[in-house]
Amino acid sequence: METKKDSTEDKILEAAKNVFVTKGMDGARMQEIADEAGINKALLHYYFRSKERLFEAIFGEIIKYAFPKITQIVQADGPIVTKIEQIIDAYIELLIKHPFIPGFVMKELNRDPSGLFKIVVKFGLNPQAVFDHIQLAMDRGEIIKMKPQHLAINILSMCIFPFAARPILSFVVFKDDPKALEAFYAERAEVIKKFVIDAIVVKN
Amino acid sequence: METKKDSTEDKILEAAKNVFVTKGMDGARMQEIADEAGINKALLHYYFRSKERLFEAIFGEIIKYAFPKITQIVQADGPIVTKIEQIIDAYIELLIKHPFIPGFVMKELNRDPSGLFKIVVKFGLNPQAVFDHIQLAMDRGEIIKMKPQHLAINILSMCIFPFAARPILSFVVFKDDPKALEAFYAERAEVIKKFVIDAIVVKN
DNA sequence: AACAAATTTAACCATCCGGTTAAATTTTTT
DNA sequence: AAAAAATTTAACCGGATGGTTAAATTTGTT
Repeated sequence: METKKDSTEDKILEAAKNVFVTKGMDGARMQEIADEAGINKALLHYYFRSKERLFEAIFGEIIKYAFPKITQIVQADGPIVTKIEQIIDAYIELLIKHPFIPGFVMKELNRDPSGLFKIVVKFGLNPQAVFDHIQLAMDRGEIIKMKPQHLAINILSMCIFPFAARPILSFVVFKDDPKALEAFYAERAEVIKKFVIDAIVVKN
Repeated sequence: METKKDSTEDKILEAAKNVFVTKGMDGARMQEIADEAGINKALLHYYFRSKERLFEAIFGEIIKYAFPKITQIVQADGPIVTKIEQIIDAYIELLIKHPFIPGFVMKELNRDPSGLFKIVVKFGLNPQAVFDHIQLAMDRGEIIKMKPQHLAINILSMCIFPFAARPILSFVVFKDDPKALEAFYAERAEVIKKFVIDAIVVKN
């Protein structure tokens, strides 16, 4: 299961990620992290002084993936439809690799939203630039008109929600059939792309 | 703020709902619930023997709203497009009234998915019936063909996700402007209905 | 007034948990 | 071999927390 270098620090980070992601900051136990890392609690504190520091290390690592470089894709040249397809592809690929991110990020940002400001600054998030680009494409008649925020949220919703609600999908929709669930996720990118394009490309 | 009968039990349930919904099962404190209900801890345990029982009472209450009667709407007569519009309207209306539900349900079901089975049984959830109805409408040529699961998840995603990710929307997209956020939510039903219909109604 | 139920007060218990400490042991480095 | 670093062991501390208890007080009912 371990792909990284097998150093103790990496073992701790890997174990902490697993525990924090499933239990959350409140539910996670330092003892459990130590157990899962195959070490003892004393050594765990020897590497990461406190639970908070360890959590921040994990959270920072994960948050990198949660807000990918949408801005870069949008601000490149080319038709907006192509860019939307690229964003959907990039997002779904990312989420299939790290399916736990949405649930974790939403849980922790709901618990303590104060870190959001830091994140926005650190990653230079500027959604307005994205919205402006979408608006221009609408003005050029590339796609039908609507508030850019709604279009952006529609796309992100269809990408992210099925992963955030994984337990419900898994049990209610796919009756505990992991293969069916994985197949569903694998189809998502194509489905969402077609769905969005059918919804926004100007008909004649 | 209190609309219910002002009995102590109702005060407790109201307070517990607020605390559990924001802090989750792990983060909630019995003392805080007692304080918010304007009583003391002893009386809190006098009414609800344990934290677990109190939580289950709240969870059961909330879960009623989380899985509304989609089946009823879908299985009625009439064109599928009309039913989809009704479902979107019903869902958005519900979520505007109870915007905390998605985050709470997703958090707790991720923490402990074991209760899902009970819920499915208790509410007689049968998504397959919904999928079958969608499939029939596709076969009749009412809407374009795709896997019914994808269509259903697309719709639910666009309805639910913006509420589950409320902190992110609020801060990142709407720069802490509550009015803009509320306006956005108020527009959702119309936007999603148009978006979905444009995406699935057969063009010629 | 008398009784029962609801509520408060305040102390207490057991447990969990994050964190610390010091000494012993093992591993790695020099 | 010697020194340094990593790791273990095991005990401990202090605070938070869920839960209990018993007695006193208030409120509501008959």
